[in-house]
Amino acid sequence: MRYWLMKSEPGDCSVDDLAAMPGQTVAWYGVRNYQARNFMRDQMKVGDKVFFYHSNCAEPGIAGLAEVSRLAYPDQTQFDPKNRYFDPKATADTPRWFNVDVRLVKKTRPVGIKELRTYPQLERMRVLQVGNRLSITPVDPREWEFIVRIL
DNA sequence: GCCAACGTTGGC
DNA sequence: GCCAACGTTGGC
Repeated sequence: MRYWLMKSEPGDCSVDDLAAMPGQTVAWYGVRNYQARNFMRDQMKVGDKVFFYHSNCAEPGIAGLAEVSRLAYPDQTQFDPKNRYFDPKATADTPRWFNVDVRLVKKTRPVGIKELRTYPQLERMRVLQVGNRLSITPVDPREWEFIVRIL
C-alpha cells in the first residue's frame, strides 16, 4: 500500500466536483509529465491512498481523501484531435499516456499549504519543496499518518 | 499578473 | 549529446 498526493485545479475538478461525479470517481486524464505518468502506470495499485490537493487557486491545499480505484490504462484524451490533451505521437498500439481512476473517500477540512508548512514533521514533504511542480508525488507513510491525525 | 523553477524541444 | 529557447506550473 502506497500513499500519494495528487493535484487538481479546482476550476477543473474540485473536491466538490469529484463528490458529484457518478461513483464519486474520476479518470485522472491529462497528465503529460513522464515522472507523474510513471507513478500512475508503474506503481499505483487499487486501494492506494491519495490526498486530493487543490492547486493553482486562491486556497491551495489538501481538500479530501481519496483512493485509487482502477489500475492505469491508456489516457483516452491523447487519441482525440479535438481534445486539449491530444498527442499526435500517440497511437492506440503505442499509447504514451496512462491514467488511473480515483474515488473520493471523504472531503476533509481544507488544510492549506501555509498550515502544512508550519509542521516540522512535514518539512521534507515533496509538495512543500521549493520548485516542486510534479502533479503527483509519493507521500511518506509517516507524513500520511500525521496529516490524517490533524484533519 | 508576476516570476522562479523546471521540463521539453530541436538545431547543431 | 549539448544547451539555448521556449512553454508550463503554481504559489504568491
